Amino acid sequence: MNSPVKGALTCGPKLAVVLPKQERSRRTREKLILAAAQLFEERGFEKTTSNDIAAVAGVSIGSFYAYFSDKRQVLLLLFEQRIAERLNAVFSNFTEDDLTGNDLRGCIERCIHRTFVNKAESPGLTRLIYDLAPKDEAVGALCRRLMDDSVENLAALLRRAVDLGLTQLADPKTTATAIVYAVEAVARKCVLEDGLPRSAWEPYITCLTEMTYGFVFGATYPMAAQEADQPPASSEKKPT
Amino acid sequence: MNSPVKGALTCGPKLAVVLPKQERSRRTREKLILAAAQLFEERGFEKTTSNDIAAVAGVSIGSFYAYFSDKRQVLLLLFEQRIAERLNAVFSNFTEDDLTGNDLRGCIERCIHRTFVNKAESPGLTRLIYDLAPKDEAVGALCRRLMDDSVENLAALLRRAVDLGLTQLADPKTTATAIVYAVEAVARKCVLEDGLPRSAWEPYITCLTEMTYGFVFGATYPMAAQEADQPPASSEKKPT
Amino acid sequence: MNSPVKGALTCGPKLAVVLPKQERSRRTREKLILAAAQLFEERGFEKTTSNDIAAVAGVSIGSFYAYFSDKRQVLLLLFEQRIAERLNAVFSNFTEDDLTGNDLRGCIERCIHRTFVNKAESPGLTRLIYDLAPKDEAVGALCRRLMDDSVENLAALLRRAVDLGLTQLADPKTTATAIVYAVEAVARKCVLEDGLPRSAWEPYITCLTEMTYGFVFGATYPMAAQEADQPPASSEKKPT
Amino acid sequence: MNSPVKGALTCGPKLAVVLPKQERSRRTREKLILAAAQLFEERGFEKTTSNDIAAVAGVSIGSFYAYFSDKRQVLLLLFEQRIAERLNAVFSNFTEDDLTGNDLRGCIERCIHRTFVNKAESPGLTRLIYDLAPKDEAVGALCRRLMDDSVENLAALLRRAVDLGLTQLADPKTTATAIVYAVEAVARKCVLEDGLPRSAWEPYITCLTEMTYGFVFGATYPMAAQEADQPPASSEKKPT
DNA sequence: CATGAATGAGGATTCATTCAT
DNA sequence: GATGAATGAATCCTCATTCAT
Repeated sequence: MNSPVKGALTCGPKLAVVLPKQERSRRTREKLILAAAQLFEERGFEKTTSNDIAAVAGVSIGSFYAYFSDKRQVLLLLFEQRIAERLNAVFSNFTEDDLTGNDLRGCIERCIHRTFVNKAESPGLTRLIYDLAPKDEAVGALCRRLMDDSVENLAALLRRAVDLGLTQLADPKTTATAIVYAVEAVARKCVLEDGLPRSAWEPYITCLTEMTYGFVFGATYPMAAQEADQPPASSEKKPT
Repeated sequence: MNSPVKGALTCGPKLAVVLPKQERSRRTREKLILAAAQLFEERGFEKTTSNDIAAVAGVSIGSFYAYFSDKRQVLLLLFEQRIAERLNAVFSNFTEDDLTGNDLRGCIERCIHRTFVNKAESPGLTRLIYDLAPKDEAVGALCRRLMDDSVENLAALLRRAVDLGLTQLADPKTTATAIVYAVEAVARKCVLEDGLPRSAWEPYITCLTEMTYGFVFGATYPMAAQEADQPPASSEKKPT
Repeated sequence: MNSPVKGALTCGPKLAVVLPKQERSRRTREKLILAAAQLFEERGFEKTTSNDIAAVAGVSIGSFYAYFSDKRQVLLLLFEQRIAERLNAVFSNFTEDDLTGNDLRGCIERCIHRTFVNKAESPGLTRLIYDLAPKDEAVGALCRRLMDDSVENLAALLRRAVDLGLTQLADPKTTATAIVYAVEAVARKCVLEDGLPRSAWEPYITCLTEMTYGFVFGATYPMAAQEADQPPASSEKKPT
Repeated sequence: MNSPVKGALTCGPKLAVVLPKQERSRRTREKLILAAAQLFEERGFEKTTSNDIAAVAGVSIGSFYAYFSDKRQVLLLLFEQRIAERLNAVFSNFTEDDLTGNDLRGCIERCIHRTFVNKAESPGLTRLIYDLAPKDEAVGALCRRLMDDSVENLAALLRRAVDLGLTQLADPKTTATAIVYAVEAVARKCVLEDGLPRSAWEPYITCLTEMTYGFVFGATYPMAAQEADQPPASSEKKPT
């Protein structure tokens, strides 16, 4: 139990030299995390052994267990480090001001685009998370929290939109759920399953934008592609 | 249309796959498959050992290997037997006649409902499939083909709708993809993740119906619940 | 989990051939137990690995774990098989009839002698038991039960002796405890620690016999060695 | 008389054993020994790691190895420091004068009582010693020498008693062995195994006192408690 | 002197798979 | 065909010990 993780017991009379040991520690830990990320991406969770991780990191297996209790812990760490902020990033840049702005549709489109980008940035890890979520309680919880967060963010926006009279949406929470999961699913399919290049995302993003925007803020005819370029201010379409 | 799903599992000259002719054989095989189904549902794939399957089936481990090359093969078999038809069932009862019928919206709603029911009928196995799809080539292929099939079915319907002048939809394939994945994702969330009872599906199914119907066949206002009951006959919208 | 230990699940249509499989099983198990006994005696518990046991038994490590959950279980088995009956044997052949018989002293002597013999028959294992008793709950419980049994047996005899007016002993239970533990301790010292040959046990056994017999049934003078050789029926010995 | 106990632990030219001269050193060493004592008591020898000891001592594992070659050495040290004097203390306060004094029985009783107290003062460590004695040559040797010492002390007293005509005891050495081991065994059982409080020792101590005193110095009838108070000069007790 | 990160041999345990009966 | 005992490679994890700082 000389784990460098808990250096709380003694560190002697620290003078000027505070970093060197901690520095080496930090690097070893970092090497392990990087190695784990790489291997998890390449082989998946089950097929990566703790020995593999240590080997790829270029440290001993003992060191691995000095820093982590097991490979699951590393995964959780990676998850929190890399994925969480990305998923949360989607709606974080969608403020209430956007609701009344002129480029509401563009805003939505950027959110959706961001979701696609997220997946593309670490496809293996993202895949991994979805693999493990049903099996691992902690991973599942994180996953669920992230989705719930997204839903909640969107629901808040929709409620605001209702208050502002921008939409007559009956059930913001359910609508938010549907939208978030729809966007998520399509993004996953395009980026992770089909491995589409960014250039090929366009039609999907447009379609999702249309579908959600239309549903929430008033219908636009399901229009031909060239028509889709028109300004979203299609309120005059329902002059009844 | 969904024919390519079957016959996919011929794994070369594996003796084990030959269907046994004798009655006793058939029963042994059946017992093994049932046991595997049960255990996969209960414990997941990795945590089910071939020995467990044989034990629960009440036969020897030797017999297991007489019938199957390994547990993965049993899973693929199960997948074929149980899941394929269900997923395919969604669009199989949605014929071209429905497009011109009066209850188009009801039809869509039933399709979506069917997707939810599918998940509820064997949650463990469904979950399993999604777990393994990213890791196992064959499972992934089956999974993908099923989704592709659904998408293709819907896309065909949408194209027909375009031909009939019912919609001006620009890109039926992309739209079909978005809809199928959206419905799938929300169904999974409600049924598998949240474990909602059937009575709680209603708002989600309604929301998805509205969103997709509206997107494809012309906008309905994002209306309050009671308004949603109104007939979908928004024909006056396309009087042009 | 194809452990041969639990053959309960299936055994097929057993005809005349019931033994062959079970026979092989039995032999493997026996080989493992023997190997374990040997190694435990030679090296002690901690320094014997399950792999060692399997290797010495000439079977695979997998087989070891098919029959036992771990090496501790083997030890407990050995303990019960070999030690229990021996310790219990000490007082089992000391019946109430002996109390009124002429050779009460001889009887006691034989009991004490039996305790020495027990230790000599499997010194390594006996030693082992005493090693592990303080550390392993189950071993400790067995150990305690055996001693308690011995004490209880002796206490019952003493109470009977009191009833018969053979002694005025005040506290049979405490006396029984003292005697049993005393005999046990001296036997252990002579046989296990000093490794005395049987020929050298004599003085210790005589001394213990005198001490306990004298204490319980009336004092005999602590006599000189040559006197001790005389027939034990000796109350009339000190008519001085 | 008990001098050979000390000085036994010089383990060749081990640098680690050199007593450090500097104050800081001495304290570090002391902290390590205390920590080891605590952990050995709490967890036993095998389950205490050298890292644990260093951690609890609040020093680095490196320091541990600077002072001791391994944890076994610490144990031997502890044994010397704490146990040796206690065991030896039993007979140290039993001088030849007591033999002719009036309170011979009380003297014996105090010796026996002291043995019980010894066990109670560091039960964990005492237990530990008995655990390790059979496995560790050095521990075993120390253990044996302590017991031998006690036996030798008592034997010397008995021989003196014979010389003084107080007893006709034939074999003082064997008798001493029996007594010492008997007292030791009962003390261990009461204090370590059963964890009896001091108040519950009484009957055992009385019983042992009676048994040994009676055996050596002439029989007393196995009497009821109140009779036990009578003077031990009792040859005329069996005037039958 | 003290530190504590790093090491890696070694032990426990699992489970897919084979094969003699 | 069926059986189930046997196999052993592979994995996880611990801990005594070293050594560069």
